Amino acid sequence: MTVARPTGDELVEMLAALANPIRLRIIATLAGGRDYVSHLAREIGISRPLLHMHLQRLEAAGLVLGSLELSEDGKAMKYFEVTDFDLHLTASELARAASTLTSPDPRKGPPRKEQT
Amino acid sequence: MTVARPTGDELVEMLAALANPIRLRIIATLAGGRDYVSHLAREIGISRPLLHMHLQRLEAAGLVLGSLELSEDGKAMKYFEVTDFDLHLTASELARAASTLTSPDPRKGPPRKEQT
DNA sequence: GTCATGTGTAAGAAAAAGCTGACATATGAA
DNA sequence: TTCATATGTCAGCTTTTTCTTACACATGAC
Repeated sequence: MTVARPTGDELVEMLAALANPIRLRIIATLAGGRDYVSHLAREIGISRPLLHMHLQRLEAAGLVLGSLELSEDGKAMKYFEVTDFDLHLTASELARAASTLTSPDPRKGPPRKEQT
Repeated sequence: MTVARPTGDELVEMLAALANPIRLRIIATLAGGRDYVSHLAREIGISRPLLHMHLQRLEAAGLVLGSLELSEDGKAMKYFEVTDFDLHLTASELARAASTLTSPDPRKGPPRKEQT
């Protein structure tokens, strides 16, 4: 698998990327075979710039992979495909990932003051 | 397991709930044993209202469960614990989930017009 | 050249999420 | 009563995310 035990930060990025209906549809569509941006946009029914943004998000998380290719008639086509990620989410697995989080651990910052 | 094959909507909600460092820490902490709100807030190092919001989000997604109990000295304590969720995320599993999404399928709305 | 296709990107509006501070209620103990 | 604990919730600010519109460039076909 591409990433079986991501760090806490990687995991958050992957989960955030997947937690969106449109991006879920993109993954679902690409799971049926690779496709290029403009066609995929028509397929899913969203604007190309919007799809572009979502693909960026998915690629940054390592869930899809894009490759620029030249078609026979010389046009630049960017094909995307899903990577073979495999995430197993349980409480203990999340606890393991959380231990590697680099995000600001509030206990190390200035003390919280709660109204008494 | 609590929810092994959630619908697309449920999955999006669960993923969104998990895609946050603080909520990941909450899950991790609760994975070590149940705890009540005020103590958990001190443990993690965030304000109680903020924790309250995050717990709401997690509980709505079915990832934690809260139960109001009375301590020996009569105080109302809300204890939270993690549910035994088990999510398996692969492209094909996501494709299955995506097929049950109820969110606006753009292809059924008014046609997109892209600059030609 | 013009048209249709493909690509990328930037600006700004609109919507959602995140967070704080303050308020409210309740209990037992001193 | 006053203090310290517990709970819940609301208003409003800040930040992030989402989305559209508009621009840019390139290619082959006509």
